[in-house]
Amino acid sequence: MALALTRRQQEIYDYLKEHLWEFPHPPTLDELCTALGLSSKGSLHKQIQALIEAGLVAPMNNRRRGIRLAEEDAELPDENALPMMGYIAAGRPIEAIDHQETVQVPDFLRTSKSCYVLQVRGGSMIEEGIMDGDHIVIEQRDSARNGEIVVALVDGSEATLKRIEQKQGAVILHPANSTMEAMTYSPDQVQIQGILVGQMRRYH
Amino acid sequence: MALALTRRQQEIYDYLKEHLWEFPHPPTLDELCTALGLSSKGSLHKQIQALIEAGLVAPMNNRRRGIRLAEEDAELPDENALPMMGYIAAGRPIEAIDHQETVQVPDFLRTSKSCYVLQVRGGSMIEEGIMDGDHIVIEQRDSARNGEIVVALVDGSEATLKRIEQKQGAVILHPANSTMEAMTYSPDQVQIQGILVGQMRRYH
DNA sequence: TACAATAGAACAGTGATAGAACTTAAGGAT
DNA sequence: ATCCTTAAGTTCTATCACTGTTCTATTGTA
Repeated sequence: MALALTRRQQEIYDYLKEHLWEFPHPPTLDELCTALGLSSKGSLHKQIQALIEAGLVAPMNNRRRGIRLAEEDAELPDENALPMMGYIAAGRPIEAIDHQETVQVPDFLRTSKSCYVLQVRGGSMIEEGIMDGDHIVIEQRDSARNGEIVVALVDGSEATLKRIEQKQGAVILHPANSTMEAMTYSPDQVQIQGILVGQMRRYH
Repeated sequence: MALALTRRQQEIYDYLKEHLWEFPHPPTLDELCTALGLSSKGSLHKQIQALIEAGLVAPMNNRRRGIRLAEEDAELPDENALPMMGYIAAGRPIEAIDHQETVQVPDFLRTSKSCYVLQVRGGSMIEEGIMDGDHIVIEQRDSARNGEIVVALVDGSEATLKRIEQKQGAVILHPANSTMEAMTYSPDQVQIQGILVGQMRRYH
């Protein structure tokens, strides 16, 4: 696999990364040759083939104008990182962050399902041991079992992190902070966005 | 194997460690010669060969521009894992586990110093948001600043996780659970084993 | 004296290129 | 539909400059 590139291969790859988008169609080997100052497409083909074997260029099996860069999903700068979606504070919508960010999450703090990370604002869950500033790991889901702690959207605008209790025709959200009271809603007022599966806090 | 390096070999190895990354491509022997002030690539080759036999440089079998430092990244399994040392419960010694175990810890929950992981038993820190079963990350240290949460060994036998306050001739350990009281000790009764830098909890 | 370090020449293998021949794919023309 | 033409991708060999390798001789040093 990850063979070391020769100097020329690196040059050609750099050129492709920088100029490939400029071609209206993916270029032919001949066009690339003139662009690179070569006069033999056979030579260029050999170099391209090396890049394909290195996984940097998508293989083009006899297809015309088939030179494309390989999708670089192979980049794994952080193996187990989850997206940091924003901040959650009781009574307000989730405050999304614009710039994409990720947070490292150990395997045992997440599930095999799709998960994401929020940061807690305020102390509405302080008696559950979830404090201002904590990072919480949420499994994306639209339903919950009684007793689970859920990220719920109430009336389409207020996000909360609370323990859920679902009865016939009613949904009760229990805060863990004794200075706040449980609230009862009708099921169509409450939209579950995920359930709490992990929590992290730093002290330094 | 570990042959003793001559002075010149050590010099060359040090130079490679420091400057090899500066070359856009691995350098040729001639380039290295001018960089090192030599005029014969044959001489340099002999030195490099010695470094290869010492296992410090990756062998380059006739390959061009093949000079690379030997990779010694044998730590693939669990890049960021810390040792799980055992269980801590207020009032008892730390209960070590016999079989070696590790826990994944994200970078931002640890420090650059030596760290390890304990699991909490009991609720002595419940008002600090540290609950029964939580994993805590400890930085190994034998002193602390006031206000930090420390793993302390009292009278050589009782381990606790408490907020520390150090005065003239006295050490006060504050539990965060209001049903328990702060205790005052003399400094030689209290041995600091580390300070709390991170905490993790799973809900599933 | 023995060993390390260097210079320099001669040798050998690699990497890059050109060029030609071959194969495949696409699109008309019959 | 079948065949043909053409453009483009593929394979092959030969060549050449560059670079790693080997060897010997020389110098300096403990």
